[in-house]
Amino acid sequence: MIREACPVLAPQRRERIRTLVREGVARVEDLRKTLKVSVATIRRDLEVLEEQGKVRRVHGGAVSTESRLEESVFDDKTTQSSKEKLRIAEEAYRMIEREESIFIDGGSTTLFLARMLCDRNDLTVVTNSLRAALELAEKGPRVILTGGELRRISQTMVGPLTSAVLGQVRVDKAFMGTMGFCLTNGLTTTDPNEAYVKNLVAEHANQVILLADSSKAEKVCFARVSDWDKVDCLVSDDKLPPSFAKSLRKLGPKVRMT
Amino acid sequence: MIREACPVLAPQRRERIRTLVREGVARVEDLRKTLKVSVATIRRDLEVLEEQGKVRRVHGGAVSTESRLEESVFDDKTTQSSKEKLRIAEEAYRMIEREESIFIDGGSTTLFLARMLCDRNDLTVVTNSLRAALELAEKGPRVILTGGELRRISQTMVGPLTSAVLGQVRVDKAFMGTMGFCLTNGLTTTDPNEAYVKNLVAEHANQVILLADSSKAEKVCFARVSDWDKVDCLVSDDKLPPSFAKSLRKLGPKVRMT
DNA sequence: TCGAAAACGATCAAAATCAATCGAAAACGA
DNA sequence: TCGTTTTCGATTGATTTTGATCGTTTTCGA
Repeated sequence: MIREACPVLAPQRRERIRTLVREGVARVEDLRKTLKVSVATIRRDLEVLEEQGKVRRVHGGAVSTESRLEESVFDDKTTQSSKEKLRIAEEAYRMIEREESIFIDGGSTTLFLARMLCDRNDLTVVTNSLRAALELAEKGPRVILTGGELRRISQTMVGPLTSAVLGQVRVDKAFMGTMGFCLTNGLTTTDPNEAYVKNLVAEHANQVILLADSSKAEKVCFARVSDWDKVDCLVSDDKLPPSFAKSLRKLGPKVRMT
Repeated sequence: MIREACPVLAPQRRERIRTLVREGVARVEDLRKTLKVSVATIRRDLEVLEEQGKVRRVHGGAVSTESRLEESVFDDKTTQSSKEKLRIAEEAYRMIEREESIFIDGGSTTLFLARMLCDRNDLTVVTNSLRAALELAEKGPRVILTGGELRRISQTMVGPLTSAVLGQVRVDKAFMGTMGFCLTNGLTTTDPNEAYVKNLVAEHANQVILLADSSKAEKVCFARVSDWDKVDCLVSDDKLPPSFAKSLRKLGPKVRMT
Protein backbone atom coordinates (compact mmCIF):
# COMPACT_ATOMS: atom_id res chain seq x y z
CA MET A 1 0.00 0.00 0.00
CA ILE A 2 2.00 2.91 1.36
CA ARG A 3 0.00 5.74 -0.08
CA GLU A 4 1.84 8.70 -1.46
CA ALA A 5 0.92 12.17 -0.39
CA CYS A 6 -1.80 13.29 -2.71
CA PRO A 7 -0.03 15.37 -5.34
CA VAL A 8 -3.16 16.96 -6.69
CA LEU A 9 -6.60 17.41 -5.27
CA ALA A 10 -9.27 15.01 -6.34
CA PRO A 11 -11.44 17.61 -8.12
CA GLN A 12 -8.41 18.86 -10.01
CA ARG A 13 -7.57 15.36 -11.11
CA ARG A 14 -11.14 14.72 -12.18
CA GLU A 15 -11.15 17.88 -14.21
CA ARG A 16 -8.01 16.73 -15.98
CA ILE A 17 -9.63 13.41 -16.72
CA ARG A 18 -12.57 15.26 -18.08
CA THR A 19 -10.53 17.33 -20.49
CA LEU A 20 -8.55 14.28 -21.55
CA VAL A 21 -11.75 12.43 -22.24
CA ARG A 22 -13.08 15.37 -24.17
CA GLU A 23 -10.18 15.07 -26.59
CA GLY A 24 -11.66 11.77 -27.67
CA VAL A 25 -11.27 8.51 -25.84
CA ALA A 26 -9.24 7.90 -22.72
CA ARG A 27 -8.18 4.46 -21.65
CA VAL A 28 -7.87 3.67 -17.97
CA GLU A 29 -4.28 2.58 -18.37
CA ASP A 30 -3.31 5.78 -20.14
CA LEU A 31 -4.98 7.88 -17.49
CA ARG A 32 -3.14 5.96 -14.80
CA LYS A 33 0.20 6.72 -16.38
CA THR A 34 -0.59 10.34 -17.04
CA LEU A 35 -2.01 11.11 -13.63
CA LYS A 36 0.26 8.75 -11.70
CA VAL A 37 -2.40 7.18 -9.55
CA SER A 38 -3.68 3.64 -9.30
CA VAL A 39 -6.28 2.24 -11.65
CA ALA A 40 -8.63 1.95 -8.71
CA THR A 41 -8.55 5.70 -8.27
CA ILE A 42 -9.09 6.24 -11.97
CA ARG A 43 -12.07 3.96 -11.88
CA ARG A 44 -13.52 5.73 -8.90
CA ASP A 45 -13.08 9.06 -10.60
CA LEU A 46 -14.73 7.81 -13.75
CA GLU A 47 -17.58 6.49 -11.66
CA VAL A 48 -18.10 9.92 -10.16
CA LEU A 49 -17.81 11.67 -13.50
CA GLU A 50 -20.26 9.34 -15.13
CA GLU A 51 -22.67 9.92 -12.31
CA GLN A 52 -22.42 13.61 -13.05
CA GLY A 53 -22.96 12.93 -16.71
CA LYS A 54 -19.57 14.38 -17.57
CA VAL A 55 -18.24 11.27 -19.25
CA ARG A 56 -19.57 7.97 -20.40
CA ARG A 57 -17.75 4.86 -19.29
CA VAL A 58 -16.95 2.08 -21.68
CA HIS A 59 -14.98 -1.10 -21.22
CA GLY A 60 -11.35 -0.01 -21.04
CA GLY A 61 -11.90 3.65 -20.39
CA ALA A 62 -14.32 6.45 -21.03
CA VAL A 63 -15.61 8.54 -23.91
CA SER A 64 -17.04 11.98 -24.12
CA THR A 65 -20.76 12.29 -23.62
CA GLU A 66 -20.91 15.03 -26.18
CA SER A 67 -19.41 12.85 -28.86
CA ARG A 68 -22.55 10.81 -29.13
CA LEU A 69 -24.52 13.74 -30.37
CA GLU A 70 -21.78 15.10 -32.52
CA GLU A 71 -21.57 11.85 -34.41
CA SER A 72 -25.13 12.25 -35.53
CA VAL A 73 -26.38 13.94 -38.63
CA PHE A 74 -26.09 17.11 -36.76
CA ASP A 75 -22.36 17.26 -36.87
CA ASP A 76 -22.27 16.90 -40.62
CA LYS A 77 -23.76 20.31 -40.73
CA THR A 78 -21.25 21.75 -38.33
CA THR A 79 -18.35 20.66 -40.49
CA GLN A 80 -19.75 21.79 -43.80
CA SER A 81 -18.72 25.32 -44.56
CA SER A 82 -18.04 25.79 -40.88
CA LYS A 83 -15.51 28.51 -41.66
CA GLU A 84 -18.23 30.68 -43.06
CA LYS A 85 -20.58 29.82 -40.24
CA LEU A 86 -18.03 30.79 -37.64
CA ARG A 87 -17.41 34.12 -39.32
CA ILE A 88 -21.12 34.75 -39.57
CA ALA A 89 -21.52 33.97 -35.88
CA GLU A 90 -18.69 36.36 -35.02
CA GLU A 91 -20.36 39.10 -36.98
CA ALA A 92 -23.62 38.38 -35.20
CA TYR A 93 -21.85 38.50 -31.85
CA ARG A 94 -20.75 42.04 -32.54
CA MET A 95 -24.37 43.04 -32.94
CA ILE A 96 -25.21 42.08 -29.38
CA GLU A 97 -25.18 44.95 -26.92
CA ARG A 98 -24.94 44.91 -23.17
CA GLU A 99 -27.81 43.67 -21.03
CA GLU A 100 -29.82 42.59 -24.01
CA SER A 101 -32.19 39.67 -24.22
CA ILE A 102 -31.76 37.54 -27.29
CA PHE A 103 -33.27 34.48 -28.87
CA ILE A 104 -31.09 31.76 -30.29
CA ASP A 105 -32.60 29.44 -32.83
CA GLY A 106 -31.64 25.87 -33.58
CA GLY A 107 -29.04 25.13 -36.23
CA SER A 108 -25.29 25.00 -36.50
CA THR A 109 -24.56 28.64 -37.24
CA THR A 110 -26.51 29.82 -34.25
CA LEU A 111 -24.76 27.17 -32.18
CA PHE A 112 -21.45 28.86 -32.90
CA LEU A 113 -22.96 32.05 -31.61
CA ALA A 114 -24.17 30.34 -28.45
CA ARG A 115 -20.66 29.09 -27.75
CA MET A 116 -19.36 32.62 -27.77
CA LEU A 117 -21.77 33.72 -25.07
CA CYS A 118 -20.56 31.62 -22.16
CA ASP A 119 -18.54 34.50 -20.76
CA ARG A 120 -21.40 36.97 -20.89
CA ASN A 121 -23.29 37.27 -17.66
CA ASP A 122 -25.17 40.37 -18.67
CA LEU A 123 -27.41 38.73 -21.25
CA THR A 124 -30.63 36.79 -21.17
CA VAL A 125 -30.80 34.03 -23.74
CA VAL A 126 -34.05 32.44 -24.82
CA THR A 127 -33.67 29.35 -26.95
CA ASN A 128 -35.51 26.36 -28.29
CA SER A 129 -32.26 24.59 -29.09
CA LEU A 130 -31.18 21.88 -26.72
CA ARG A 131 -27.64 22.12 -28.01
CA ALA A 132 -27.47 25.85 -27.45
CA ALA A 133 -28.81 25.44 -23.94
CA LEU A 134 -26.15 22.83 -23.27
CA GLU A 135 -23.37 25.16 -24.34
CA LEU A 136 -24.60 27.65 -21.77
CA ALA A 137 -25.59 25.15 -19.11
CA GLU A 138 -22.48 25.49 -16.99
CA LYS A 139 -21.99 29.20 -16.96
CA GLY A 140 -22.79 32.30 -18.89
CA PRO A 141 -25.97 34.26 -19.42
CA ARG A 142 -29.35 33.60 -17.96
CA VAL A 143 -30.92 30.84 -20.02
CA ILE A 144 -34.60 30.35 -20.68
CA LEU A 145 -35.78 27.33 -22.63
CA THR A 146 -38.97 27.48 -24.61
CA GLY A 147 -40.10 23.96 -23.88
CA GLY A 148 -42.13 21.90 -26.28
CA GLU A 149 -41.77 18.61 -28.05
CA LEU A 150 -38.25 17.50 -28.78
CA ARG A 151 -37.51 17.14 -32.48
CA ARG A 152 -34.65 14.68 -32.63
CA ILE A 153 -33.09 15.59 -35.96
CA SER A 154 -32.49 19.19 -35.06
CA GLN A 155 -32.45 18.80 -31.28
CA THR A 156 -34.89 21.63 -30.92
CA MET A 157 -38.15 22.10 -29.12
CA VAL A 158 -41.09 22.63 -31.43
CA GLY A 159 -44.82 22.40 -31.65
CA PRO A 160 -47.75 24.18 -30.10
CA LEU A 161 -46.45 23.85 -26.56
CA THR A 162 -43.57 26.11 -27.48
CA SER A 163 -45.92 29.02 -27.90
CA ALA A 164 -46.94 28.77 -24.26
CA VAL A 165 -43.59 30.10 -23.10
CA LEU A 166 -42.81 32.25 -26.12
CA GLY A 167 -46.06 34.12 -25.64
CA GLN A 168 -44.80 35.40 -22.32
CA VAL A 169 -41.42 36.82 -23.29
CA ARG A 170 -39.99 39.40 -25.65
CA VAL A 171 -36.42 39.63 -26.85
CA ASP A 172 -34.38 42.49 -28.25
CA LYS A 173 -32.83 40.44 -30.98
CA ALA A 174 -33.69 37.05 -32.41
CA PHE A 175 -30.88 35.21 -34.16
CA MET A 176 -32.53 32.79 -36.54
CA GLY A 177 -31.35 30.06 -38.79
CA THR A 178 -33.03 28.70 -41.87
CA MET A 179 -32.69 25.85 -44.30
CA GLY A 180 -33.29 27.97 -47.36
CA PHE A 181 -33.96 31.52 -48.39
CA CYS A 182 -34.80 33.16 -51.70
CA LEU A 183 -36.20 36.44 -52.95
CA THR A 184 -39.62 35.23 -53.98
CA ASN A 185 -40.46 32.70 -51.27
CA GLY A 186 -38.69 34.27 -48.33
CA LEU A 187 -37.53 31.89 -45.62
CA THR A 188 -38.29 28.18 -45.77
CA THR A 189 -37.39 25.13 -43.75
CA THR A 190 -38.16 21.42 -43.76
CA ASP A 191 -40.47 21.01 -40.81
CA PRO A 192 -43.76 22.91 -40.49
CA ASN A 193 -43.56 22.69 -36.72
CA GLU A 194 -40.24 24.43 -36.76
CA ALA A 195 -41.47 26.99 -39.21
CA TYR A 196 -44.29 27.76 -36.85
CA VAL A 197 -41.92 28.34 -33.98
CA LYS A 198 -39.63 30.56 -36.02
CA ASN A 199 -42.57 32.64 -37.07
CA LEU A 200 -43.74 32.94 -33.52
CA VAL A 201 -40.33 34.03 -32.36
CA ALA A 202 -40.26 36.74 -34.99
CA GLU A 203 -43.47 38.12 -33.56
CA HIS A 204 -41.89 38.48 -30.14
CA ALA A 205 -38.61 40.04 -31.18
CA ASN A 206 -37.77 43.68 -31.74
CA GLN A 207 -35.23 42.69 -34.35
CA VAL A 208 -34.96 39.54 -36.39
CA ILE A 209 -31.46 38.73 -37.55
CA LEU A 210 -31.08 35.87 -39.98
CA LEU A 211 -27.82 33.92 -39.91
CA ALA A 212 -27.42 31.91 -43.08
CA ASP A 213 -24.41 31.08 -45.22
CA SER A 214 -24.60 31.54 -48.96
CA SER A 215 -25.20 27.83 -49.62
CA LYS A 216 -28.74 28.38 -48.41
CA ALA A 217 -29.42 31.09 -50.98
CA GLU A 218 -32.06 30.40 -53.61
CA LYS A 219 -33.03 27.20 -51.83
CA VAL A 220 -36.67 26.52 -51.19
CA CYS A 221 -37.82 23.96 -48.67
CA PHE A 222 -41.15 22.43 -47.83
CA ALA A 223 -42.35 24.62 -45.00
CA ARG A 224 -42.66 28.34 -45.37
CA VAL A 225 -41.42 30.41 -42.43
CA SER A 226 -42.00 34.04 -43.30
CA ASP A 227 -41.50 36.83 -45.79
CA TRP A 228 -38.62 39.24 -45.82
CA ASP A 229 -40.57 42.05 -44.19
CA LYS A 230 -40.19 40.32 -40.84
CA VAL A 231 -36.41 40.16 -41.21
CA ASP A 232 -34.34 43.16 -40.12
CA CYS A 233 -30.93 41.90 -41.10
CA LEU A 234 -29.32 39.03 -42.94
CA VAL A 235 -25.79 38.04 -41.98
CA SER A 236 -24.17 35.85 -44.59
CA ASP A 237 -20.75 35.20 -46.11
CA ASP A 238 -19.03 36.96 -48.98
CA LYS A 239 -19.96 34.27 -51.46
CA LEU A 240 -23.46 35.62 -51.57
CA PRO A 241 -24.05 37.04 -55.09
CA PRO A 242 -23.97 40.86 -54.95
CA SER A 243 -27.01 40.96 -57.19
CA PHE A 244 -28.90 38.92 -54.65
CA ALA A 245 -27.86 41.23 -51.85
CA LYS A 246 -28.85 44.26 -53.87
CA SER A 247 -32.29 42.90 -54.65
CA LEU A 248 -32.77 41.82 -51.07
CA ARG A 249 -31.93 45.24 -49.67
CA LYS A 250 -34.76 46.65 -51.73
CA LEU A 251 -37.13 44.33 -49.91
CA GLY A 252 -36.18 45.81 -46.57
CA PRO A 253 -33.53 43.84 -44.68
CA LYS A 254 -30.01 45.06 -44.20
CA VAL A 255 -27.43 42.65 -45.56
CA ARG A 256 -24.03 42.01 -44.00
CA MET A 257 -21.48 39.83 -45.72
CA THR A 258 -18.36 38.81 -43.82
CA MET B 1 2.24 24.85 22.32
CA ILE B 2 4.57 27.81 22.57
CA ARG B 3 2.90 30.01 20.06
CA GLU B 4 4.98 32.24 17.84
CA ALA B 5 4.21 35.87 17.59
CA CYS B 6 1.53 36.15 14.99
CA PRO B 7 3.35 37.05 11.78
CA VAL B 8 0.35 38.47 10.01
CA LEU B 9 -3.11 39.41 11.11
CA ALA B 10 -5.85 36.89 10.58
CA PRO B 11 -7.88 38.85 8.02
CA GLN B 12 -4.74 39.57 6.05
CA ARG B 13 -3.82 35.90 6.06
CA ARG B 14 -7.28 34.92 4.91
CA GLU B 15 -7.09 37.34 2.06
CA ARG B 16 -3.83 35.74 0.99
CA ILE B 17 -5.42 32.34 1.14
CA ARG B 18 -8.22 33.62 -0.96
CA THR B 19 -5.97 34.91 -3.69
CA LEU B 20 -3.97 31.70 -3.63
CA VAL B 21 -7.11 29.66 -3.99
CA ARG B 22 -8.33 31.87 -6.77
CA GLU B 23 -5.46 30.61 -8.90
CA GLY B 24 -7.36 27.36 -9.04
CA VAL B 25 -6.75 25.03 -6.17
CA ALA B 26 -4.72 25.19 -2.98
CA ARG B 27 -3.76 22.30 -0.74
CA VAL B 28 -3.77 22.66 3.01
CA GLU B 29 -0.18 21.50 3.28
CA ASP B 30 1.03 24.03 0.72
CA LEU B 31 -0.79 26.82 2.46
CA ARG B 32 0.75 25.82 5.75
CA LYS B 33 4.24 26.05 4.29
CA THR B 34 3.75 29.37 2.54
CA LEU B 35 1.93 31.04 5.40
CA LYS B 36 3.96 29.39 8.17
CA VAL B 37 1.08 28.57 10.45
CA SER B 38 -0.33 25.29 11.64
CA VAL B 39 -2.75 23.24 9.61
CA ALA B 40 -5.38 23.84 12.25
CA THR B 41 -5.24 27.54 11.53
CA ILE B 42 -5.45 26.94 7.81
CA ARG B 43 -8.48 24.79 8.33
CA ARG B 44 -10.14 27.37 10.50
CA ASP B 45 -9.49 30.01 7.88
CA LEU B 46 -10.89 27.83 5.15
CA GLU B 47 -13.92 27.17 7.28
CA VAL B 48 -14.54 30.89 7.61
CA LEU B 49 -13.92 31.53 3.93
CA GLU B 50 -16.28 28.78 2.91
CA GLU B 51 -18.95 30.18 5.15
CA GLN B 52 -18.55 33.48 3.36
CA GLY B 53 -18.79 31.67 0.05
CA LYS B 54 -15.30 32.80 -0.92
CA VAL B 55 -13.88 29.35 -1.43
CA ARG B 56 -15.16 25.81 -1.52
CA ARG B 57 -13.44 23.24 0.61
CA VAL B 58 -12.52 19.83 -0.66
CA HIS B 59 -10.63 17.01 0.92
CA GLY B 60 -7.01 18.14 1.02
CA GLY B 61 -7.56 21.81 0.43
CA ALA B 62 -9.91 24.20 -1.31
CA VAL B 63 -10.92 25.23 -4.80
CA SER B 64 -12.04 28.51 -6.20
CA THR B 65 -15.75 29.05 -6.37
CA GLU B 66 -15.24 30.74 -9.71
CA SER B 67 -13.36 27.92 -11.36
CA ARG B 68 -14.89 25.09 -13.30
CA LEU B 69 -13.62 22.76 -10.64
CA GLU B 70 -16.15 24.03 -8.22
CA GLU B 71 -19.11 22.82 -10.15
CA SER B 72 -17.71 19.36 -10.51
CA VAL B 73 -17.36 19.14 -6.78
CA PHE B 74 -20.77 20.49 -6.22
CA ASP B 75 -22.89 17.47 -6.74
CA ASP B 76 -20.47 15.15 -5.03
CA LYS B 77 -23.24 14.50 -2.59
CA THR B 78 -25.39 13.08 -5.33
CA THR B 79 -22.84 10.39 -5.99
CA GLN B 80 -23.38 8.93 -2.57
CA SER B 81 -25.56 5.87 -2.30
CA SER B 82 -25.78 5.49 -6.05
CA LYS B 83 -26.36 1.80 -5.64
CA GLU B 84 -29.55 2.47 -3.80
CA LYS B 85 -30.58 5.02 -6.37
CA LEU B 86 -30.13 2.57 -9.20
CA ARG B 87 -32.20 -0.04 -7.42
CA ILE B 88 -34.88 2.50 -6.70
CA ALA B 89 -34.95 3.51 -10.35
CA GLU B 90 -35.28 -0.12 -11.41
CA GLU B 91 -38.20 -0.56 -9.09
CA ALA B 92 -39.78 2.57 -10.52
CA TYR B 93 -39.25 1.29 -14.05
CA ARG B 94 -41.34 -1.76 -13.27
CA MET B 95 -44.23 0.50 -12.39
CA ILE B 96 -44.40 1.96 -15.88
CA GLU B 97 -46.97 0.37 -18.15
CA ARG B 98 -47.25 0.42 -21.92
CA GLU B 99 -48.22 3.58 -23.78
CA GLU B 100 -48.16 5.66 -20.66
CA SER B 101 -47.20 9.28 -20.34
CA ILE B 102 -44.89 10.03 -17.47
CA PHE B 103 -43.13 13.00 -15.92
CA ILE B 104 -39.50 12.78 -14.92
CA ASP B 105 -38.24 15.22 -12.37
CA GLY B 106 -34.72 16.55 -11.93
CA GLY B 107 -32.28 14.74 -9.65
CA SER B 108 -29.92 11.82 -9.84
CA THR B 109 -32.33 9.04 -8.97
CA THR B 110 -34.79 10.06 -11.64
CA LEU B 111 -31.89 10.38 -14.06
CA PHE B 112 -31.20 6.68 -13.63
CA LEU B 113 -34.79 6.06 -14.54
CA ALA B 114 -34.52 8.23 -17.63
CA ARG B 115 -31.55 6.21 -18.82
CA MET B 116 -33.59 3.05 -18.73
CA LEU B 117 -36.21 4.47 -21.06
CA CYS B 118 -34.15 4.94 -24.20
CA ASP B 119 -35.44 1.67 -25.64
CA ARG B 120 -39.07 2.49 -25.05
CA ASN B 121 -40.81 4.00 -28.02
CA ASP B 122 -44.29 3.59 -26.62
CA LEU B 123 -44.00 6.21 -23.91
CA THR B 124 -44.35 9.96 -23.72
CA VAL B 125 -41.93 11.58 -21.32
CA VAL B 126 -42.43 15.06 -19.97
CA THR B 127 -39.49 16.49 -18.08
CA ASN B 128 -38.04 19.67 -16.70
CA SER B 129 -34.61 18.11 -16.41
CA LEU B 130 -32.09 19.00 -19.06
CA ARG B 131 -30.04 15.98 -18.14
CA ALA B 132 -32.97 13.62 -18.49
CA ALA B 133 -33.85 15.13 -21.86
CA LEU B 134 -30.29 14.58 -23.00
CA GLU B 135 -30.39 10.91 -22.13
CA LEU B 136 -33.40 10.56 -24.38
CA ALA B 137 -32.26 12.98 -27.06
CA GLU B 138 -31.00 10.37 -29.48
CA LYS B 139 -33.70 7.78 -29.36
CA GLY B 140 -36.43 6.51 -27.15
CA PRO B 141 -39.80 7.84 -26.15
CA ARG B 142 -41.43 11.03 -27.25
CA VAL B 143 -39.90 13.81 -25.18
CA ILE B 144 -41.57 17.00 -24.12
CA LEU B 145 -39.63 19.63 -22.24
CA THR B 146 -41.39 21.98 -19.89
CA GLY B 147 -39.33 25.04 -20.69
CA GLY B 148 -38.59 27.75 -18.19
CA GLU B 149 -35.54 29.33 -16.69
CA LEU B 150 -32.50 27.11 -16.44
CA ARG B 151 -31.35 26.52 -12.89
CA ARG B 152 -27.68 25.75 -13.21
CA ILE B 153 -27.10 23.76 -10.05
CA SER B 154 -29.73 21.18 -10.79
CA GLN B 155 -29.82 21.60 -14.56
CA THR B 156 -33.55 21.86 -14.46
CA MET B 157 -36.09 24.31 -15.81
CA VAL B 158 -37.95 26.19 -13.16
CA GLY B 159 -39.93 29.30 -12.52
CA PRO B 160 -43.27 30.68 -13.63
CA LEU B 161 -42.66 30.02 -17.31
CA THR B 162 -42.64 26.33 -16.58
CA SER B 163 -46.30 26.43 -15.70
CA ALA B 164 -47.18 27.61 -19.20
CA VAL B 165 -46.38 24.22 -20.67
CA LEU B 166 -47.28 22.13 -17.65
CA GLY B 167 -50.73 23.62 -17.63
CA GLN B 168 -51.42 22.04 -20.98
CA VAL B 169 -50.46 18.45 -20.33
CA ARG B 170 -51.41 15.61 -18.03
CA VAL B 171 -49.34 12.55 -17.24
CA ASP B 172 -50.27 9.14 -15.91
CA LYS B 173 -47.38 8.94 -13.50
CA ALA B 174 -45.01 11.57 -12.19
CA PHE B 175 -41.68 10.32 -10.89
CA MET B 176 -40.44 12.94 -8.49
CA GLY B 177 -37.27 13.49 -6.54
CA THR B 178 -36.80 15.46 -3.37
CA MET B 179 -34.02 16.75 -1.18
CA GLY B 180 -35.66 15.76 2.06
CA PHE B 181 -38.78 14.13 3.40
CA CYS B 182 -40.16 13.61 6.86
CA LEU B 183 -43.45 12.69 8.46
CA THR B 184 -44.36 16.07 9.86
CA ASN B 185 -43.17 18.40 7.10
CA GLY B 186 -43.75 16.23 4.06
CA LEU B 187 -41.51 16.90 1.07
CA THR B 188 -38.97 19.71 1.11
CA THR B 189 -36.26 20.95 -1.22
CA THR B 190 -33.75 23.76 -1.33
CA ASP B 191 -35.16 26.06 -4.00
CA PRO B 192 -38.64 27.57 -3.80
CA ASN B 193 -38.82 27.78 -7.57
CA GLU B 194 -38.24 24.10 -7.84
CA ALA B 195 -40.71 23.39 -5.09
CA TYR B 196 -43.28 25.33 -7.06
CA VAL B 197 -42.70 23.26 -10.18
CA LYS B 198 -42.87 19.99 -8.28
CA ASN B 199 -46.13 21.02 -6.77
CA LEU B 200 -47.50 21.99 -10.13
CA VAL B 201 -46.49 18.69 -11.62
CA ALA B 202 -48.30 16.85 -8.86
CA GLU B 203 -51.48 18.68 -9.83
CA HIS B 204 -51.24 17.42 -13.37
CA ALA B 205 -50.43 13.80 -12.65
CA ASN B 206 -52.77 10.93 -11.98
CA GLN B 207 -50.19 9.32 -9.74
CA VAL B 208 -47.26 10.86 -7.93
CA ILE B 209 -44.42 8.46 -7.24
CA LEU B 210 -41.61 9.73 -5.05
CA LEU B 211 -38.15 8.30 -5.62
CA ALA B 212 -35.92 8.99 -2.65
CA ASP B 213 -33.23 6.97 -0.94
CA SER B 214 -33.21 6.61 2.80
CA SER B 215 -30.53 9.26 3.31
CA LYS B 216 -33.21 11.84 2.56
CA ALA B 217 -35.43 10.60 5.34
CA GLU B 218 -36.09 12.94 8.25
CA LYS B 219 -34.34 15.74 6.40
CA VAL B 220 -36.03 19.09 6.18
CA CYS B 221 -34.94 21.70 3.65
CA PHE B 222 -35.79 25.31 3.12
CA ALA B 223 -38.59 25.14 0.62
CA ARG B 224 -41.72 23.14 1.24
CA VAL B 225 -43.01 21.10 -1.68
CA SER B 226 -46.13 19.32 -0.55
CA ASP B 227 -47.76 17.11 2.03
CA TRP B 228 -48.01 13.36 1.85
CA ASP B 229 -51.59 13.36 0.66
CA LYS B 230 -50.39 14.29 -2.82
CA VAL B 231 -48.00 11.35 -2.93
CA ASP B 232 -49.33 7.98 -4.06
CA CYS B 233 -46.20 5.94 -3.58
CA LEU B 234 -42.73 6.25 -2.10
CA VAL B 235 -39.98 4.09 -3.55
CA SER B 236 -36.95 3.96 -1.28
CA ASP B 237 -34.23 1.53 -0.24
CA ASP B 238 -34.24 -1.06 2.49
CA LYS B 239 -32.34 1.15 4.91
CA LEU B 240 -35.48 3.13 5.52
CA PRO B 241 -36.50 2.52 9.15
CA PRO B 242 -39.51 0.17 9.25
CA SER B 243 -41.11 2.39 11.86
CA PHE B 244 -40.92 5.28 9.42
CA ALA B 245 -42.51 3.23 6.65
CA LYS B 246 -45.25 2.11 8.98
CA SER B 247 -46.09 5.62 10.10
CA LEU B 248 -45.97 6.85 6.53
CA ARG B 249 -48.40 4.23 5.27
CA LYS B 250 -50.92 5.53 7.76
CA LEU B 251 -50.68 8.90 6.07
CA GLY B 252 -51.71 7.46 2.73
CA PRO B 253 -48.82 6.64 0.42
CA LYS B 254 -47.78 3.13 -0.42
CA VAL B 255 -44.16 2.42 0.47
CA ARG B 256 -41.84 0.20 -1.52
CA MET B 257 -38.38 -0.64 -0.25
CA THR B 258 -35.96 -2.39 -2.58
C1' DT C 1 -17.85 -21.91 -29.10
C1' DC C 2 -14.14 -21.93 -26.07
C1' DG C 3 -10.29 -20.08 -23.35
C1' DA C 4 -6.90 -16.72 -22.15
C1' DA C 5 -6.09 -12.01 -21.21
C1' DA C 6 -7.69 -7.81 -19.95
C1' DA C 7 -10.75 -5.12 -17.33
C1' DC C 8 -13.92 -4.74 -13.73
C1' DG C 9 -16.13 -4.47 -8.99
C1' DA C 10 -15.82 -5.37 -4.13
C1' DT C 11 -13.27 -5.41 -0.07
C1' DC C 12 -9.61 -4.34 3.21
C1' DA C 13 -5.71 -1.93 5.15
C1' DA C 14 -2.63 2.07 5.26
C1' DA C 15 -1.95 6.77 5.00
C1' DA C 16 -3.51 11.27 4.80
C1' DT C 17 -6.73 14.42 6.12
C1' DC C 18 -10.21 16.17 9.05
C1' DA C 19 -13.03 17.75 13.23
C1' DA C 20 -13.16 18.45 18.07
C1' DT C 21 -11.00 19.64 22.18
C1' DC C 22 -7.81 21.76 25.32
C1' DG C 23 -4.37 24.72 26.93
C1' DA C 24 -1.29 28.48 26.18
C1' DA C 25 0.11 32.75 24.24
C1' DA C 26 -1.08 37.13 22.37
C1' DA C 27 -4.21 41.05 22.05
C1' DC C 28 -7.33 44.06 24.15
C1' DG C 29 -9.73 47.14 27.35
C1' DA C 30 -9.89 49.20 31.59
C1' DT D 1 -1.25 45.74 35.75
C1' DC D 2 -5.10 42.55 35.70
C1' DG D 3 -8.77 39.95 33.73
C1' DT D 4 -11.12 38.85 29.57
C1' DT D 5 -11.33 37.66 24.86
C1' DT D 6 -9.36 36.07 20.80
C1' DT D 7 -6.17 33.52 18.24
C1' DC D 8 -3.25 29.83 17.68
C1' DG D 9 -0.90 25.10 18.03
C1' DA D 10 -0.85 20.33 19.63
C1' DT D 11 -3.24 16.04 20.56
C1' DT D 12 -6.56 12.54 19.77
C1' DG D 13 -10.01 9.92 17.56
C1' DA D 14 -12.89 9.75 13.43
C1' DT D 15 -13.33 10.19 8.45
C1' DT D 16 -11.80 10.12 3.74
C1' DT D 17 -8.95 8.85 0.22
C1' DT D 18 -6.01 5.78 -1.93
C1' DG D 19 -3.67 1.40 -3.31
C1' DA D 20 -3.40 -3.64 -3.34
C1' DT D 21 -5.60 -8.04 -3.64
C1' DC D 22 -8.96 -11.31 -5.10
C1' DG D 23 -12.81 -13.21 -7.41
C1' DT D 24 -15.88 -12.11 -11.31
C1' DT D 25 -17.15 -10.34 -15.77
C1' DT D 26 -16.16 -8.84 -20.36
C1' DT D 27 -13.66 -8.90 -24.56
C1' DC D 28 -11.33 -10.82 -28.36
C1' DG D 29 -9.03 -14.19 -31.08
C1' DA D 30 -8.51 -19.08 -32.22
